[in-house]
Amino acid sequence: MPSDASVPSRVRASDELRQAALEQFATVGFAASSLQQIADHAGYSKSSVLYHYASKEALLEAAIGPSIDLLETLLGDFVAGGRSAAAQAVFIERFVDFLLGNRLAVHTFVNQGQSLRGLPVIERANTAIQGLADSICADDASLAEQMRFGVALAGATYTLVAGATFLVGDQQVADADVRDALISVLSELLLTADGRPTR
Amino acid sequence: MPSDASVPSRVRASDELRQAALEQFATVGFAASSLQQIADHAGYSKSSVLYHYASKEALLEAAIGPSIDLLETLLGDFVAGGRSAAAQAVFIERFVDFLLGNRLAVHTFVNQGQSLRGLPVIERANTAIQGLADSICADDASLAEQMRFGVALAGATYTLVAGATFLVGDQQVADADVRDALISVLSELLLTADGRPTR
DNA sequence: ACGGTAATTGACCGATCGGTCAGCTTCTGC
DNA sequence: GCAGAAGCTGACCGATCGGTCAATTACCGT
Repeated sequence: MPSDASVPSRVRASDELRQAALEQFATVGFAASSLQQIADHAGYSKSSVLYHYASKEALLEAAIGPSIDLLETLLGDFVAGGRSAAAQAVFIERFVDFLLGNRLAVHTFVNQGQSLRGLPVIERANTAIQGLADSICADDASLAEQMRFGVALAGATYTLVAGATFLVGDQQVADADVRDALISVLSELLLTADGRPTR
Repeated sequence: MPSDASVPSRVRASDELRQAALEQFATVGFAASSLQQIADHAGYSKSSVLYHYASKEALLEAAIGPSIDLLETLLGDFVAGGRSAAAQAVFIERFVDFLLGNRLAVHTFVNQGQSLRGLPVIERANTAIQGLADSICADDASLAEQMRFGVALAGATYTLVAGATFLVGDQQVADADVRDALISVLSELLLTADGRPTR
């Protein structure tokens, strides 16, 4: 089999279908994405989609599951590493890199996490997000602190994926610049130990 | 006709249907909402929905159109009133009140503004949002400034509507407290004239 | 060359979609 | 009391949904 890394090998159909599905799920939503659209977009037939993935739900699992795994790992490391300001700063960088590398998947399960309640993979995502909130917010956090977390997570996610709508003009922005700007904004929102008054 | 304000009058069917539709659109998405579900939720038949509203799209227009009108008015006043720090602070308060009073509608057209592109009422919403971004961000705003706006708008919206997921515990929080906390966070994000360094 | 497995597809299924229409009830002005 | 408008509904339409299945094609080791 030509699975050598130097040889491009044949692009695997399952990967193409998974990628096409992820794009559809993120842009038009899971419920509004049809297997026919996904198949057309990837250049296959609807039957081929159901050959590689047992169901539409299994396709969602394949599309966003790995990203949820990464998030869980990220969260586990952060919880294990303490909550000092330095640790939080490191976490923010890792979190932003995670967002940048998993924009479509994150957008999918953050944006549709409530409407798709009931799907196991979505429940897993919601649990991870809740854990994220709990680990960043101290238990006795003020409402403003909790609000800061919600604004930061949702805002960063939305800005990355759909944000092109809001950016003045439509020029391409380098990921590295976006990374820096996002880390800056998130640091302002999440680092609460810098003596800034709550209001 | 019993349209006297002192008498509760009969609850208008079209209002019940519009409210049920708005809740469905916001929670499960426009495309994933069926007229049958909306009708069931409001206690009518699907035919009744199509009697009061010519189409599913017309129902969306009725559900979120008025909120878009309010946003356009808000934006127009802000543009006409100058961009001083004081004016921005006033605008933020008005904007938060708008969010609190139109959570479902705002969540609908912000969250689905891209996937529903093509529907006239959604185009109107997207135009208003773009205008909002342009009027808050100076033309020469840095990427971090633009990012701040995106995070603020999307984050505030998401936190208000779906945010119950993230708030520690599930106790009911008074709207007034949410208002104060949200104004505090948005002020930090949007008021750039306080000498806080960009990084 | 050949047998077997993986990959792909069109035909088809019941269910549901948005939408139309005719008919039935309820209310209202006269 | 009665005509007519308004409100409401079930039956029905073509299209599309997610999913099944049998048949066909492409590829493989031997």
